[in-house]
Amino acid sequence: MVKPQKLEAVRAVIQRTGYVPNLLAGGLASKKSRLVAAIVPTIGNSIFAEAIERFTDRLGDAGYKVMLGLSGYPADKEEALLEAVLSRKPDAIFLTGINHSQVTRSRLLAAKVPVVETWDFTPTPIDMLVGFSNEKLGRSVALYLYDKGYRRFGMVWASDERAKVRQGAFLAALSERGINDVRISTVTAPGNFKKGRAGIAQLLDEGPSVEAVFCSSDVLAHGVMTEVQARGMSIPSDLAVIGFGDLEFAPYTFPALSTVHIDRSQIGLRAAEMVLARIEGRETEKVVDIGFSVVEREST
Amino acid sequence: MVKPQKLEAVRAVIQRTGYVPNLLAGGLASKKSRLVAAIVPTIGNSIFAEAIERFTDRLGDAGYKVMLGLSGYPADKEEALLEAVLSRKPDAIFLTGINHSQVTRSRLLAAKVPVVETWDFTPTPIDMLVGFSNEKLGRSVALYLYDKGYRRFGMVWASDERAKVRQGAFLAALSERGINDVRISTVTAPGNFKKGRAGIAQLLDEGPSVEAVFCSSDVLAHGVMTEVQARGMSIPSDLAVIGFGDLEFAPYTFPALSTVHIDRSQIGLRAAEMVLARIEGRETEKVVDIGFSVVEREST
DNA sequence: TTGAAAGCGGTACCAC
DNA sequence: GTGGTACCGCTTTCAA
Repeated sequence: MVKPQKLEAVRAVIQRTGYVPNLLAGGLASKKSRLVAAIVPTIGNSIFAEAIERFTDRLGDAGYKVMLGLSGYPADKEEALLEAVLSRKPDAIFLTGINHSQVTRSRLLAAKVPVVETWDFTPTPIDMLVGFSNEKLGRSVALYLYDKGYRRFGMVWASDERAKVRQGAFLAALSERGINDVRISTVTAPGNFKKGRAGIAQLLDEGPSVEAVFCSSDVLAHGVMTEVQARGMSIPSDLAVIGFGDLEFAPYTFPALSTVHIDRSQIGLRAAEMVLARIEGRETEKVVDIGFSVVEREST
Repeated sequence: MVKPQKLEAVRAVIQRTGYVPNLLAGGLASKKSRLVAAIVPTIGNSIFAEAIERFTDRLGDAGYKVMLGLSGYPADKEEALLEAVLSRKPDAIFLTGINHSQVTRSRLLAAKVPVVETWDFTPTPIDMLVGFSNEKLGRSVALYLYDKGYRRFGMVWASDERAKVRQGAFLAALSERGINDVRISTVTAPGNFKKGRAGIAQLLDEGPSVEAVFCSSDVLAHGVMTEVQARGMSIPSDLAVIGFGDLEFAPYTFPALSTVHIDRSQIGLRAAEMVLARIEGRETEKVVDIGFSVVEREST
């Protein structure tokens, strides 16, 4: 609402002086920091990295920057992180998982800041949610393997908060079918190639033979398959392996690796859209289940 | 400098009211935002993710949060990102690479903000630098392979800014030894497993045989080796493969994959230390070469 | 359409 | 030690 000439003059001065608006001051005055916080256990794992990348991209296009918070495995630093994050007055917060301490929940509620929880599912999130049911997922894998005729199961498992839920559901579903002797090799999170090799080695060395192994992630599954092949066993005839998370090249290196596919980009993107809608006062769904799908790869 | 009782009373009120200091206001007043920006092409690639993770961790311990900026491949969004970043008055900036536009350089200088450039080397950075010489690296790989007796070379290459330098140096070193017919399969960055398979397939299908292939990254090398094995060739006798970046499990899956190892954690950590020193007014080196090492893996 | 003035929630400095 | 006050650089509101 200014005259074109004046606008032009202002533009010129901005150019000449190299003026950059101070968004800290702007944020203080307007109570909109244009900063969004994202808290994930790690970005070293491409499963989170991809979601964060989409989230950051989408929000960046809308003029927001994301502050990164790494909560670690286990997420013991979440509470401290949250304090540091809240004091920067973010316009929204991206959280990993749905298991947050009571302190965290009430702080979040008190701050009245839009929150998206991710990577898991509950009908009653703190605020909003985009994810999938780890519970359902665990059961689905159990049924999938059971229906294929397998009866002797093993797990190579790196147990973070959400993997624990998948594990519980997997075991419960099998238990309902009379199977209670699942052999479990637990490794520390995050899982990696070496731990996968070591984990399955342990299962293979001690005790009765296992027909099918469920791995908490595809990097872990990758290690498992390498070890299995190194022992001259073939997959899936000697041992069936199913992973989680769809590590891009794993199925090529090991054509027999089944996996559970999650659209991780979708998590970041939907989360960004929901957050933007809330910030801008638009209507938005509060809970989105992006689901999962079991990808079968039995032969080359 | 207050009486213990008063301090206690204040603490109590803070607890009761749930007071969280507003760092936006604090930043405005003190001209210290306690925000540090990190600009990388992507975090999907674990090579950057790991550095950023360490950087974020170390700075987090010191009370700083990092704002993430994804510049993409090619880094065409860097300039726009910088503007968005600068307006948040970061206390320091982490940059990927040393090739920045003149506008970027002068904006950075004008902002008088500490800057660390990374993943490459120059004796004359904008401000500070921690990385390694992509130039030296390319030459080293050329000599390494040449000295082992190889004469017919191929490259499967995803060319980002820095990979281009490695490539140039590799070719120059070979050229000095009379080798000018290096066969190159270029793929779009970032490299991945599929592109590696496709890239080597192209080299293998058309034209004379290649003895040794240099890949711009280990994911790419991973794809290359899978394709080579799928063709029934053996490594390294039929084809030697050398990658870059030390993808954790690649050497296990393919024991014959040589690679160039970079300590990426070190980049994040050193960058954080340098930045902190500068912010706190302490002395610090301005240029750190973390080097690289060729890791030979010829047999299982 | 433009200009002036009052904050936003801290920090920094100064006098008491 | 303690309390008061002048900003920091914007947004917002209101009057002209």
